[in-house]
Amino acid sequence: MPKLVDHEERRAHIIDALLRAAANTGLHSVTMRSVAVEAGISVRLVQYYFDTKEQLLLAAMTRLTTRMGERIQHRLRGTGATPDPRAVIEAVLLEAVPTDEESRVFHLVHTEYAVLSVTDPALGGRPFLAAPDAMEAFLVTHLTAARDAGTADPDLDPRHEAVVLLAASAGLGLSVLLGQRTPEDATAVLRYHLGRVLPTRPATTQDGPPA
Amino acid sequence: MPKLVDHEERRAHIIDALLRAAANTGLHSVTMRSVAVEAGISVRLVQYYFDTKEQLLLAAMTRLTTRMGERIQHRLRGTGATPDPRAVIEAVLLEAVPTDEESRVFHLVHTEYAVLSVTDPALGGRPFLAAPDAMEAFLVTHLTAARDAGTADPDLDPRHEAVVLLAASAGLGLSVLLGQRTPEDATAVLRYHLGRVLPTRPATTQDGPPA
DNA sequence: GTTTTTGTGGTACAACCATACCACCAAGCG
DNA sequence: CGCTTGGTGGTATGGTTGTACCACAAAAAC
Repeated sequence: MPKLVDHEERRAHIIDALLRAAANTGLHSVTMRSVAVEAGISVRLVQYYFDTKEQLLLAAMTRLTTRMGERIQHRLRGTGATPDPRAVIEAVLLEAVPTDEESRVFHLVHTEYAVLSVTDPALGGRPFLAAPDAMEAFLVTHLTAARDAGTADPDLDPRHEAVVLLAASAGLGLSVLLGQRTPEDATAVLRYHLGRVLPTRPATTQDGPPA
Repeated sequence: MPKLVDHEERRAHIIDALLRAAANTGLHSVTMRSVAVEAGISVRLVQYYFDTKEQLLLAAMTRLTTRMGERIQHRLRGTGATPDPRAVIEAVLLEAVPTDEESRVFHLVHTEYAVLSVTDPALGGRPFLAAPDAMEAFLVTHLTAARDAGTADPDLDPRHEAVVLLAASAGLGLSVLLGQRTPEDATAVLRYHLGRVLPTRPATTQDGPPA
């Protein structure tokens, strides 16, 4: 039944199968065969849409980073038209904590790729450095703005704080993946820390339940 | 020349070869053959000292966690007889930042194991949760002591701060492994954050260069 | 209506893996 | 001295992997 299929759609379908398989049994265990089974198609078709395994892995990595960027953008839009700095920063950082199943799959496989990229030169670690660098710059900007606006301790160093925030959210996300912490706990810890860096009220006032 | 060899020594030698190989080309790529070559012995011998590959991997993991515990203990002893809380906490956390080659190998392979343990049930993720849990308890104890002694902000929540510290040091260590940050930068950031949680002087005084 | 082109299945193949097996050598022990 | 046992090399084997190859059906192009 060769009825002129949408290539991009088919490729996305196969990549999703790969991500599912990688999240279940590990990236190291994905084979052409296992991806084919997961996608419900024959091995030949996986070969047909991605000539080689390496290209398949590369395409999956690309989709992964793209999709994560989209998720962050989506969260940012969710903060409304005139969000305060803390809401923006919180939105960005909380994306690192896997809550729903999709984000768990994405972060797990993304982490597997990142670790793999350290030893595998063919993967070229650049994609794994570009995104965090952008995030860092983003956080520095907003932290500086908050400090200059007087909603943060004037003594804080925006760059250092940004790096700490990024590292903490990455570490928390990882601990959730490893099953050491619940997503709720990780979220609470992140909010706590953010509350100390960027108090919702000037530091002199006690904050009651903020509704 | 079968001259009654020391088994434990030989096993350690082989495990070290495995760790080196895993750090170079990835844990997924270690084979009986590659370990044998790295150790400079025949495949048969690897089989002889570790019956199966799974046992070899398990033994390597055990050695890894043991060795990391030793390194932390060593750092703690290095803080002297009556260390202040901040020195103790700093010593523990800085161990997560790979500086020398040995610690880089250990942390890289340890991370590979940790990620692998998420999907591979045979590895049993317990070892990767026990150590962080102990570290968390340790930090909570010392942070509480520091707070009660008045050397830390009385408003800080020791448990939350401990988790943040742990997550941040793990995240920083990972970013160093990925080549995003230098060990020096990661160390500086960690020290900065520690300085905000546990100021060396009461918060009212400015601290000059502490020599 | 024929002839490309596109999509698909099945299978073959060379490489590599973990592991089992066989042979042998040298030291310890009686 | 015999001979048992610990240490070693080499090789065979059964299974898995990525990929190349062959055949074929149906839509598109002419």
